[in-house]
Amino acid sequence: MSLSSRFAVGIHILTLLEINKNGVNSSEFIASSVNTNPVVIRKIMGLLKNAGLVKVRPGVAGAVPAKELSEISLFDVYKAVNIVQDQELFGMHENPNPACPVGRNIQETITPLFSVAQLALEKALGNVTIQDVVLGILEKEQIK
Amino acid sequence: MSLSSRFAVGIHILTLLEINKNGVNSSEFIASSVNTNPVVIRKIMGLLKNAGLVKVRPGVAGAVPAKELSEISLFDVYKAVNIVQDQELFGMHENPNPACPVGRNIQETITPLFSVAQLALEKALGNVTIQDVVLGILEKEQIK
DNA sequence: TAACATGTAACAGACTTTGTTACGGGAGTA
DNA sequence: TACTCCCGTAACAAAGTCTGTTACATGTTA
Repeated sequence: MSLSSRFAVGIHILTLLEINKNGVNSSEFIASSVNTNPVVIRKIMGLLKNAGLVKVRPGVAGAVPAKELSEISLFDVYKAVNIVQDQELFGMHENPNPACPVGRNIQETITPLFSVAQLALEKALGNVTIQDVVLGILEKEQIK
Repeated sequence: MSLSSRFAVGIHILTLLEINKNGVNSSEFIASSVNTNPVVIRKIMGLLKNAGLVKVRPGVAGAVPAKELSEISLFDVYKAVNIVQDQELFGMHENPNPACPVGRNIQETITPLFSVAQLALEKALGNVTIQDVVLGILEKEQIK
C-alpha cells in the first residue's frame, strides 16, 4: 500500500518550473513531462496554489513558484497535496469493544505512538527542499 | 489517505494476548474485542505467525506470543502485517517522459529522499514495544 | 470576437481494504 | 469412531480512493 502519487507529482511540477523557467509551464506542457492528463496537473496545481507554493491565474498560461525553491521543503509539498491528514497516517480500526480493557483503551494508547512516528517522517521531509531536488537532477544530467 | 488498519489490529491482537493471557484467545474472542469478523483476525494472525510473532495451531483454540512482548517492537508488527513495502511508502507516478530532463531523472532523484523519510518512520516504530502498549493500557485502567 | 488556458464538475475503471460466507482439515473428547 | 470445535483459506461483495477523461464555464489576450 502506497500513499498517493500526488506527492511525487507535486515535486515533479515544482522542479519542472525551475528547470524550464525560460519556457511556459502550461498544464499541458507539464502533463507531457509527468506523462498524465492536463486536468490531473491542474488539480494538483490548485492544491499547490492554495498552499501558497505557486502562482497561477485562470486564463493565463503557465505557473511560477511563489517562493524561492530553497524555501519550499518536501514537507510543504506533502502538506499541500493532502496525501495524509494529521494523526491519520496509520489507519485505526473503528469501535473496538468497550467491554474489553484492550478495546476501550487501545485507541488512546496507540494514537500518540503513531503520532511520534508520523512526526519523524514529516521531520525528515522537512529537511529537503525542492532546490535540492533540482540540483540532484542537474547533477544527473551533467554525468550523462 | 491512511495506511491499512491491519497494523493497529495487529497491535491490538498482541496486546490482548497478554491482557487475557489466562483465557483462551480464539479468533472469535479476539474478534469480539476488536469488533470485527473472526476471519479478519485469522488472516492477520496468519501474518503475525509467518513473521514468528505468535504461535497458533490449526484445530487448537487460542494463540500465544512466540516471544517476550518486550522484544516485539511496533516495527516488527508493521513489517509482519505488510502494510507498506520497502521503498514504497510514497507512491510514484509511472513512466514520466524520458524526453524531459525532469522526467528522465525524477524517479532516481526522489527515491532516496523518500527512503530516508520512510526509514525515519520505521526507526520511530522500532523504539516502541508491545510491552509498552500493554503497560499503557494497564495504566489507563488503573486511573479509571 | 476568436483562440487558448485554467478551474471544476461529473463520471468511469482499476485497485485495495474490509467484511462475509463457505468449507476443508486438524485436534481433542466421549 | 463419531462428534464438536477451531484454524486456514478461497471466493466474493461492498465501500472507498486514486487516477484518468470528457465536458464546459470562466478568464485573458490579441
